Amino acid sequence: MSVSGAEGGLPAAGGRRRRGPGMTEVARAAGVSQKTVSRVVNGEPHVSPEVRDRVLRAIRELDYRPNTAARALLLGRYRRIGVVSLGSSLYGPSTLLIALERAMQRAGYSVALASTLEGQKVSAAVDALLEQGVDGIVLSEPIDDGTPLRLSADVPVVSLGEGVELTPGTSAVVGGDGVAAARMATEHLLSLGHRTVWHLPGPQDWWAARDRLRGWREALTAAGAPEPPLPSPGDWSPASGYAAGRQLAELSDITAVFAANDDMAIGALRAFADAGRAVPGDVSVVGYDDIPAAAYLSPPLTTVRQNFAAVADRAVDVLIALIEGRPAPAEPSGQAVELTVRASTGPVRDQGPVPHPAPAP
Amino acid sequence: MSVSGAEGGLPAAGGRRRRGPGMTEVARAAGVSQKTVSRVVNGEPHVSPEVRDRVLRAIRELDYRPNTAARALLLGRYRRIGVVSLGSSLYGPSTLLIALERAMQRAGYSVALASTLEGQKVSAAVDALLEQGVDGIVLSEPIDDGTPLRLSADVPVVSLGEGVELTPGTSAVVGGDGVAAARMATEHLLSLGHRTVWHLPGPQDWWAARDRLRGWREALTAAGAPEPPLPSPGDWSPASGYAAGRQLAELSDITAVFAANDDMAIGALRAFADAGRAVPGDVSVVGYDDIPAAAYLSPPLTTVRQNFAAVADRAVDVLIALIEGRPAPAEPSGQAVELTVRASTGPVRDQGPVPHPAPAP
DNA sequence: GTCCCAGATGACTACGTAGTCCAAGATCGC
DNA sequence: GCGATCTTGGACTACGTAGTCATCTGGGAC
Repeated sequence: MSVSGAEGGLPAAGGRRRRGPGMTEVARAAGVSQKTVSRVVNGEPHVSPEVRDRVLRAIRELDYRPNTAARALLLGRYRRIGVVSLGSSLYGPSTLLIALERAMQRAGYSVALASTLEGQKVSAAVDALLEQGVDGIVLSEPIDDGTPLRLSADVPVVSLGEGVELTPGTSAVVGGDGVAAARMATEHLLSLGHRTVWHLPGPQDWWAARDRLRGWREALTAAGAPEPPLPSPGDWSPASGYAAGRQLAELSDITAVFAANDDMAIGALRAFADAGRAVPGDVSVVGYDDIPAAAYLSPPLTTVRQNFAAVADRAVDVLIALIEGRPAPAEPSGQAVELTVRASTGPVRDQGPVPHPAPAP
Repeated sequence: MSVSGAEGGLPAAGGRRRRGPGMTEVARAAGVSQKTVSRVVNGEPHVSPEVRDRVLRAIRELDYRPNTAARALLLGRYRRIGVVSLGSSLYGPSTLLIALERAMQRAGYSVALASTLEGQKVSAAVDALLEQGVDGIVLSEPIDDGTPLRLSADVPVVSLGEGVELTPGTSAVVGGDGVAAARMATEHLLSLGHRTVWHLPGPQDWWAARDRLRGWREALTAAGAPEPPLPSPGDWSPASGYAAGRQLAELSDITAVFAANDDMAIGALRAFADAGRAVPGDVSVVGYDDIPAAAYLSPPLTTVRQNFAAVADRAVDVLIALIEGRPAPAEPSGQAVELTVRASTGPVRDQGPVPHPAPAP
């Protein structure tokens, strides 16, 4: 072997790895030059069918795999996209991550994953990705600590939220339709005759939570409904939904609640049940996400479903266009969001004041 | 610039990317050789503090980032681990993925993600990872289509299940304690006085589902309880749990059910409610996963919680030991699994025959 | 028959890094 | 004061790939 140097004097552990064959070895086996192997591998023209066959056979026999590190070094491109995730296993983020991975794989890019560990900034995850070598970055569930995040990556960046300030020309924001979805959920409740709708907000450092709050507010304003005070924001968990639900259940005039996500809605359902308020008899509840369990809760939950696949596809389209210097594709038309009405919402029963705590005359 | 060739004649799109500075440029700026920069970057000894400072300053000024492609090409190692996931957003798999990412990041490895698209084999995902360049692979939620998966990767592989046949010497199976957990859940129900326990199995091509089935069976056998027939296996979804629950609700002598996961348990809860069987009055139900919502369901769900972080940490420990040629670390002691008893399980009410469908004489 | 052109193939090189080996200066022992 | 050892830094090279350009062959036009 010509590569015996790599085998001989080096320690097995921590040293250089045994490598597979390279184009040179394939070339020798096929009796052609390394460059011709390169042509075959990359499907370039000007290779006679006979030579091509010989090379392909040698590739198969040697179990040759192209070395992406060498290719990346030469071309300066990695065919890899980095995804910054929050490292949570919440339904929305993980569904989105899966959808992003699928879209990137379809586009011929591989995926590098970096999560922001607790307390760590997004920029640390971005740095880790840049150091590892990526052609572009998707900020999957951006959060911010008040000030907008300022990134100076030398690759295109697509953010799925708005709390990010990016260098112009190489970046883009691709949002789902969170505001519209929240508006839709609120309007549904108003259309059932509820005088107004209360909101269980999510963590306000999440872009998604702010969007839902905004959509709720917009719908109330548009309908001329009064805006009730907000309970303290939750953290997407059922526990936080329960806590907020307990607060709300104390109030007598509540008939409709829009929770920031399904998990918080589940907590609120439990809180209302514990307080003796029937859902949907006394209070209607709407969630957000349409988790698989939503249809099987007691009562089945009215909720809003986002089209994560569509959001992911568009984000990847835009990012790859930026990477490859093509113009960004046109905004696809069509709502990516949909309300599923189930048994947790219903018309207002009556306008009698306090339903349970004291069965008024 | 000496690299002007890369700037000049090449097309901007699809061609070579503009690159950051290399060690050579840093060296020129600091007035040392490229090798000395390499020494500073890698923390090697034999560099005077003064030179080190000069180099570090140049690095900061030029915003130098080491090129991992070049390093990987030279060393044959990538400091990257591939994770094969199933591309589902189920609670277990996504929690595990997050935990794996955290563990790898902590160990100084970056993460390449590949999911098996629908209908695609695991080996395709493995090939994609190998082609991209990884030092090792974790099979996160291995499934198999009957025959054990036979992989011929030239890197170490750690599988989190058993349905995989691996080349010896460079691979390992690191299981959670799924069997023990299922046994624990079943024993809990038996200890409440239930004559036997029915099981809602998960998809049997998943290793995790087979483990739970096995643990359930072992507990019944050990207790001398009869083994009831199995409903058709579900797919982890609440819908499939509902379907199986409807089947079981027809039967008169059911008092205890162990579902393969919490989502299926949620479906079963709904099915029993629809059939007029009270939980836990008539039927006790145990789930698996302890999803955040479990404590807030109606009724709150007794369930089993796996320690995903522990499983992930151990998998990464073992894999990195294999990669670096160190002996695998000792098996950590301690149960990674825990039963949380809530209101969905209770003692048998009585042994009277059919509670609801027909109040037999 | 000569010329020319297109297709087919290969030699050479750069990409950025770290291992190897060598050179020059510094420090020490005697 | 001189060789021996240590410290510090640099020159050179390989890693596997694809771009550039040169070479060679064969066939058709004239």
